[in-house]
Amino acid sequence: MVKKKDKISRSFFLTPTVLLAKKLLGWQIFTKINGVITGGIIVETEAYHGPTDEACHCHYGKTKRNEVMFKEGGHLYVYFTYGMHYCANIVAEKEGIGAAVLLRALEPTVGIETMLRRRKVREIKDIANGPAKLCQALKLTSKLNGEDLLSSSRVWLVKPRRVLKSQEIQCAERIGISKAKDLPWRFFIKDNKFVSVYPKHL
DNA sequence: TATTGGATCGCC
DNA sequence: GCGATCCAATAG
Repeated sequence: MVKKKDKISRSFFLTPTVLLAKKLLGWQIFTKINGVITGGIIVETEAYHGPTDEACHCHYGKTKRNEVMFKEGGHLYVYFTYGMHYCANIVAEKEGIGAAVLLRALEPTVGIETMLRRRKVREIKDIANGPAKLCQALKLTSKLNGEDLLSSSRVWLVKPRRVLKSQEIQCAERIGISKAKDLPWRFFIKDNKFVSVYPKHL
């Protein structure tokens, strides 16, 4: 399934979080749940960097919930929120730094029928245009919290077919946070119709 | 042990 | 615009 040339090295994730958030655009993420593979192209991300970012779950240190964010880059951090939703992040930077990239939207590519059913929607653009929708489509739950994307058979990444040009990436302020609103740490692929929301000022 | 509010979504 | 719905974090 995963071709050898598509294998990722650990060092890919050991970069500054904001840079990783940009580098992940265009990569594909897949899950295999009960033998069913679903996934798509990452088109929107947000960076959360504990040491410098008040909006990050681990800005005030390690807790039971956020401990995965302190692992070495390349692990999966899934948390439960609003009493009903999951959100998925890819851990960044070296072990001991609490930082991760939130996956906000996918362009669906594999298992589209399954994802439409899981999401109870009819349109492909409604499958994963938001962080909790993405998790529902791929069945990313707390069962997958802490998985290593380099070795897991349940969740993994695949390299882009084509590297994005820098002018294809746009940045904006992050969505849904109350602290550190001024940091422009949301990144998305320009003109991609699977992005969750476009900023009004662009 | 009690309280509070959240990296959201979908319907009104 | 607002309610759903519940857990983690914090305060007491």
